[in-house]
Amino acid sequence: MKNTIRVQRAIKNITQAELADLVQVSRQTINTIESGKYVPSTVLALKIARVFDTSVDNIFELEEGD
Amino acid sequence: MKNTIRVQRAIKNITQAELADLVQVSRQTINTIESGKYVPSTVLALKIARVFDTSVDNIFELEEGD
DNA sequence: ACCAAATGTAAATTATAAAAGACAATTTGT
DNA sequence: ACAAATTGTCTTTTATAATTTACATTTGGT
Repeated sequence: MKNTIRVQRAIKNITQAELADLVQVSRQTINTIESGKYVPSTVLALKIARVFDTSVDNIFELEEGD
Repeated sequence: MKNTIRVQRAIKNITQAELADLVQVSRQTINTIESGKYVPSTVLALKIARVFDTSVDNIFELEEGD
């Protein structure tokens, strides 16, 4: 699964640490999700989408292996 | 987090077992997600949404405790 | 170049999603 | 009412998400 968190952060101009704070997880959790190392829960995906005023589907997308 | 999987299944008229088959998980996984006992991964949420030709946000919604 | 902020990564631990199997309870059709 | 299909729930086990701490690397500003 791929995601556009980096782009969304750039648009809102916030750091990984700030995003982590906004959705109440550790900075490392944001970092590893952003770099595709692991898949967040749906609750976390919904919270991230809410921060960026968009949909989960607009941030996360399935790819071949999934 | 709440969801509308039961409704979506009714619309498409498919069983939990059939949905499980379509997204490649066990029937129990669908059952426990549908009854709110646990939160699926974002990959699974995307797959479920795809089965119902809709968005993750249209099926899963945050609530107070989340 | 220098400093500071931001990002990347690694190891260990904890929490929880997901699987499998089995059986109980409920619903649906005839 | 009966039988079959569907759904609910339990236990055990496995896989992986998430936390914490700590440190390395990179990026941006002056």
